[in-house]
Amino acid sequence: MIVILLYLRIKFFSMISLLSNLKIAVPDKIFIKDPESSDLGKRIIEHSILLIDDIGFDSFTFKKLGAQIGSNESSIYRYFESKHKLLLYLTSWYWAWIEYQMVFATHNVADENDQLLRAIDVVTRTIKEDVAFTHINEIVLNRIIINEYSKSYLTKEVDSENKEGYFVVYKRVIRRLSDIISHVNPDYEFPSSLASTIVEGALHQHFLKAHFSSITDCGKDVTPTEFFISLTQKVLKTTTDESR
Amino acid sequence: MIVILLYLRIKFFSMISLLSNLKIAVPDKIFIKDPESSDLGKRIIEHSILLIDDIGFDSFTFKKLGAQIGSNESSIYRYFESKHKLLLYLTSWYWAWIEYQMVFATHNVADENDQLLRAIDVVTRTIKEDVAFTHINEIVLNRIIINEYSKSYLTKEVDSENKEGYFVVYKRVIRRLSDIISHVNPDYEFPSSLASTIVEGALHQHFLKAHFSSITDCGKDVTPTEFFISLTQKVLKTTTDESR
DNA sequence: GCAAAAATGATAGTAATACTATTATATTTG
DNA sequence: CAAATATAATAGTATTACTATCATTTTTGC
Repeated sequence: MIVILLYLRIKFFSMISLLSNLKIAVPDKIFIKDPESSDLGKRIIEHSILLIDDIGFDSFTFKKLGAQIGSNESSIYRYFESKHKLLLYLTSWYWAWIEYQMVFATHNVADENDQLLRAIDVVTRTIKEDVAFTHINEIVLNRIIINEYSKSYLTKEVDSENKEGYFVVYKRVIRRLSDIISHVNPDYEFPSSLASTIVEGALHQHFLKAHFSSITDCGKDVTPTEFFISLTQKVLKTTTDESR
Repeated sequence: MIVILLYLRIKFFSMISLLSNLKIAVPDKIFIKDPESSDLGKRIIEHSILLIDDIGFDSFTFKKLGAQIGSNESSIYRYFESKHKLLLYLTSWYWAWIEYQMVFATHNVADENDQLLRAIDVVTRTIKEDVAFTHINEIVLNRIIINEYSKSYLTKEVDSENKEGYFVVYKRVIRRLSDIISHVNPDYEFPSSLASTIVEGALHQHFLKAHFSSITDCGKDVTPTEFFISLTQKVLKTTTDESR
């Protein structure tokens, strides 16, 4: 019965509804208490996204967040041991959501280059619609990723945190893209570097578009998606006269 | 007389000595008092580089720096109004130094593609030799750029600081590279995005190499330089059957 | 329906940060 | 050598990033 209902919802409401039934999996060492497990937890996530977007991660504090949600600083500390861990949670959630879309978008697509185009689209596009079935506003979260993601790994603790598995989701997204690249052109020598360059580069181009428009071609007419699709197609095109 | 001496030094000691005669120009709104103008100033720069590399920018404070150089916190504040401004100083200095090398490396090179290869080499290579004529250790500074550069612009104040001219040097480096790209292939549609992707992407690949080796091909055998040269050559190669 | 457990809230406290301000002491320079 | 300038020392402030404790509310298991 549940299975049938689920199936119908998938058919009828497509991905948007599917997501409301699935739980995005975040490595559980990141939090002390799962924010998805309570109302307060969900409010913490919902409003931390809005507040970080508003004042920036550097100015964001648990005290300010507490004020926003009418809760206490000390209660937030029962979910996350630091604001850095909260950022790791948000970014992991984001990449898990991207991963899900990538799998969904490429599934059952026969042509491998077509798969690649769809995968690149998923990781480079601007999020324009809030799924709105959850407490997480993906449009705003996407902005946070553009503006703050680097700060989650540009720390002295990267290596130990990496060992703890805090970046697995991100790495998995890149490896999936890398695998698709290798399928399209098995002779290409740098699939992982190309994949990581696309993912990181797309965030960067979005940032430049908003703040340093003179050093990007992305803007009104050109999207990061177009730029990276063009680039990837050219890089992977096997020319017969592959000189030296 | 001075002119003749300078000329001789250039001829005799080449770039290393040239740099010891030239002063790298940093936008002067970044500092309160020019650190190049005094002994204390130079010690601030020299040891801030070492200390940031050692403990990371996030843990770095003027108090700790003062302790290292046997000086007082309050004296450092007379040179820079905040540690953020000091980071802007270091990064501007770095990009000015890179710009200088780029101009030097491409000057008088007849073949335009050769110019491009040299320019890419300058912005993507690992710095392996300290020029050692100044108080600035370029090897260590390069590591700081890899680990901390993004933090200089991923702030809520980017737009106002950009207006103040704090990022001009960086943007000029990218524009120079973009211009060279356009000369090699005037029909290529995204020279600025390609240039910014190479510069930022190279820093990222260096970072991945050190901390997330599973999502890059760069490592022992492959350098970011090789990856980006290969990529750029493929992207700019004009194929006659440019389909659609 | 109630007791125990769990969750949340309120308050206080700490060491460190990112500064500003003031005054004292060197050092430079005209 | 006096005046100006640079540096050092000290103190103070508001905020941050927490930890700890205790009180209150909510949930749950029987």
